[in-house]
Parts: sequence; structure tokens; C-alpha cells
Amino acid sequence: MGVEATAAVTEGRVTRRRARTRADLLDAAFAVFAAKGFGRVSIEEVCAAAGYSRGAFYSNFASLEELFFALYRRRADLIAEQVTAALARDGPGPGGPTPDGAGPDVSAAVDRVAAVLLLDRDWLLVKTDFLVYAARAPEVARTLLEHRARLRRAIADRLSRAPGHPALPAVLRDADGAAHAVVAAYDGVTVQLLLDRDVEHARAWLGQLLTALLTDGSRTPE
Amino acid sequence: MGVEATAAVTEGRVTRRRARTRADLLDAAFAVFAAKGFGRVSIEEVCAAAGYSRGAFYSNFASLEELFFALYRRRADLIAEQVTAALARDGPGPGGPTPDGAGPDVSAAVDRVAAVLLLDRDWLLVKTDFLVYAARAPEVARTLLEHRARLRRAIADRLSRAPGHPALPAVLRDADGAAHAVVAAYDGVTVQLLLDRDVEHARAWLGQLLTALLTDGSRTPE
DNA sequence: GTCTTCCGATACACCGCCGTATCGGATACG
DNA sequence: CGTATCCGATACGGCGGTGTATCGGAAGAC
Repeated sequence: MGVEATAAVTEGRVTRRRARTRADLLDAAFAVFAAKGFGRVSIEEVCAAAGYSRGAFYSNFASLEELFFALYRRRADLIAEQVTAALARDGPGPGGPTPDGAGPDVSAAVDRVAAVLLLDRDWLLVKTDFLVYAARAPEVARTLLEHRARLRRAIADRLSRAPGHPALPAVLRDADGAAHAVVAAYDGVTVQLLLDRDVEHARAWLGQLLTALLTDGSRTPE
Repeated sequence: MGVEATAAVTEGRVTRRRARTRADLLDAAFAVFAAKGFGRVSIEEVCAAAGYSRGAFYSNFASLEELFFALYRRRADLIAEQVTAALARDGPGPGGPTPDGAGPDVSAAVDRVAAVLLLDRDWLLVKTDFLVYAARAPEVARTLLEHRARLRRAIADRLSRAPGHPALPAVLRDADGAAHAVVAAYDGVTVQLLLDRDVEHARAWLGQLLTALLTDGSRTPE
């Protein structure tokens, strides 16, 4: 993202050192949050991990929550980008056009998306912390809901653009319903993955689930 | 489980007042945890909410985590009981034998289970806190995984006992796979419910999801 | 190169909470 | 009803973290 750079340029004065420290703090915070969980982390710990003093922290953030939000937003936007990219990049590529039988090339897209979403355990941990936080703070929940809605829209778009999408089971009314289902499946698999730490299994399992959801149940991929 | 009661009887002395205090502390802790989240709660807060001093706490628990575990176990066992009960109580009851077309009377069982599982928001909050905790503590995760496995077994049993279970989509290999899917769907819906607080929607949505998963996709319930 | 501006390190006062030790009163038992 | 036992309230010392105010030094402007 060039956001920071442009901001640095446009914001009149400030920058360079400051941007660096801020980024360092965010990175360190991510690691610490992932390891111990937000709510078990003190400002001092973050500063220590980043190699700065508390003065630096208070100069950049008003509270630990503010940092947490910034951290989440940064990463969430990045992931969203990657997902939409993974959804966009398709069509009959050089690798061969949808050789599988489980549906249109939706299956390939599913695999790519699953790879992006389930890759980073630390992110899943932090994300779940954020969920727990949002569950008790309605305004924060709004943010998260909007983010999820954005993702769903991307998925729904992709699904309705798919060649064979009439294969959708009737219970999920439209592409939007299907997108809801995809997100739910993703969340469900995430929970299991957080507990058993078996990424391979999770990925395969998510694939199966999505296949079961998105394709006509009468199909048998084998 | 009658563990507490038997323990009280068999453990020679102690009891009455003590059991009361312990129960009070657990109840108060549940409320406080649900409201603020484990990790944002101090021992003092729990004691204050329960109307006891810290001395009472340390006389009954060694740490806040110990209380948290006891609390979770108590409630989780209770829920598990209710779920298995909801699964067991079926067959063509007085209300009419499975008038719907979405599958065997599995559908009715699904509704009952969904009612039990999604009813209490406070429990969902505490449960998610516990998940987050377990995600970072492998031994705790083991406990949770076993609990989930128990639930899955009950579900799988119920599914394989169902009249029309050949309707299962082929992607979910067997009844156990289907049970996995059910749990995943439940977890997914839980996440959404935690954010939007729409219980009605969640219940209906879980029903749809499970129907889409468990019945042949070619079916159209209308 | 100087000067201004800004950033982050240090020092300080403070508070909340923890864990323990002690003690008075409640509780069960004979 | 007396007594031994247990339980929980209170008091204490201490630690860790917070937020602020001050100051020295780096970074950019000219």
C-alpha cells in the first residue's frame, strides 16, 4: 500500500522517523497480540517488543485500543485486497481450464481464497480477538460487519459471474445467500483450525465444505 | 454431572456455606465475564459482583483461570446434556410426523438443537472467550476439542439413525463428516450472531445452512 | 551550517490489583 | 450447649502498569 507514503507527503510536515516508529510499534504489537492475546497485553510489553519507550507510544497512539484498531484495519484491508485479487485472477489460465468436476472454475478460486485466508495463524488469532472485542462494542461491531459485507459482495459478484452458477442449491436463495454461506463456512473452519492447528486439514476441509455448499449436492467429485 | 454433590458428601467435612459461596462466585463471574470479557476482568470485580471479599475467592479458587475453567465446564456440560436431550427426544411426536420436505425428521431435531445452542448470548460470549484462550493454550484446547468431539458423536449418531440419511451429499463422506459440517455451520453462524445480535435471523439461517448441507442439493423446499 | 520543529526517552506521582497472613465469627458435631 | 473446626473478612506490603510533564537530541527547512 502506498497509503502511508502519500499521507507522509501530503500531510505538510512530519514524517520519516515518525512513520518508522509507528510501523515498528504496529508490527511489534501484532506479534505480541498474537502471542498473548489482546487483553493480556500491556502497553509496556508492546513498547519493549518494538524497542521503544512508552513516550513513543503515547506520541503515536492515544490508547492500546486505538493501536489495536489501526492494526486490525491495516491487516484487514490487506487481506481483503488479496482475496479480491485471488477472486479476480481467473478464467482459463495457462495451467489448464478447470479440469475438475466439482463445478465451474469456482473450485480453483475457492482454493486460492482458502490459501489466503487460512495461511497465517497469527492473523486468525488477532482477528478472533477483534471479534471478541467487537461482540461487546456495537460501534466496533459495525466496522467489522461492514468489512464482512464488503468481502461477501466480492464473493457474490464472483459467484454470479461464474459459468455454471445455476448449480447453486436452492436453499441459498441467491448469490448473496451463497456468499453468506461461504463466510459462515470459513468462520466455522477457522474455529476448528484455531483449536487443532492442522492447516492442511483445514484447507482441505474448507474446500469440501464449500463444494458441498456451492455445488449441487447430487454431484460426486470422483 | 453430580460431581460437585458427591464430592461434597464424600469429602468428609466442609459444605453448605462453602458450596453456596462457590456457586455465588461462579454465577457472578459468569455475568461479569459475559459483560466485560475474560482478560478484562479482575478478581476483585468478581468478588464485588458476588458480594464477597477476596478472601472468599482465594479460599475457593487458586486463580481466576481456575474459576474460568470451572465455570466453563459447568455450563458446557449442561449445554451438552440439553443438546443430546434435544437430539434424543424425537420420533413421530404428537405434533405430527415430519410434515416438511427438507429431509427426514432431522429437520425438527435441527430446530430444537439450534434453539438450545443459540439461545443465550452471554454463553456465546463466554464460550468465545474460552475459545480464544484455548487457541493459545494447547492443553486447554485439548479439553475443548474433546468436548466438541463428544457433541459431534452425538450428532453423527443421530444422523445415522435418521430414516432418510442416504440423502447426505457425497462430499461429506459419512455421518461423521456431516457432523463436522454441522458444527462448522454452527460456529459460523455464531460468529455472525455475535456481531449482528439478530437471534431470529441466526436461527433461521442456521436452519437453512444445515438443510443445504445435510440434504441433497437438488431438493427444493417449497 | 543554522535554526526551528518535532519526536521520543526519562522521571515522577499514582492507582489498582495481587497474594498472604491474621483474626473473628459462623457452622457442624457430640 | 459447649467446643473444635472451618470459612471468609480485613489488613498489609508490594509490584506492575498508567498517564503526564519535562527535556535532550534528531530531522527537516532555508
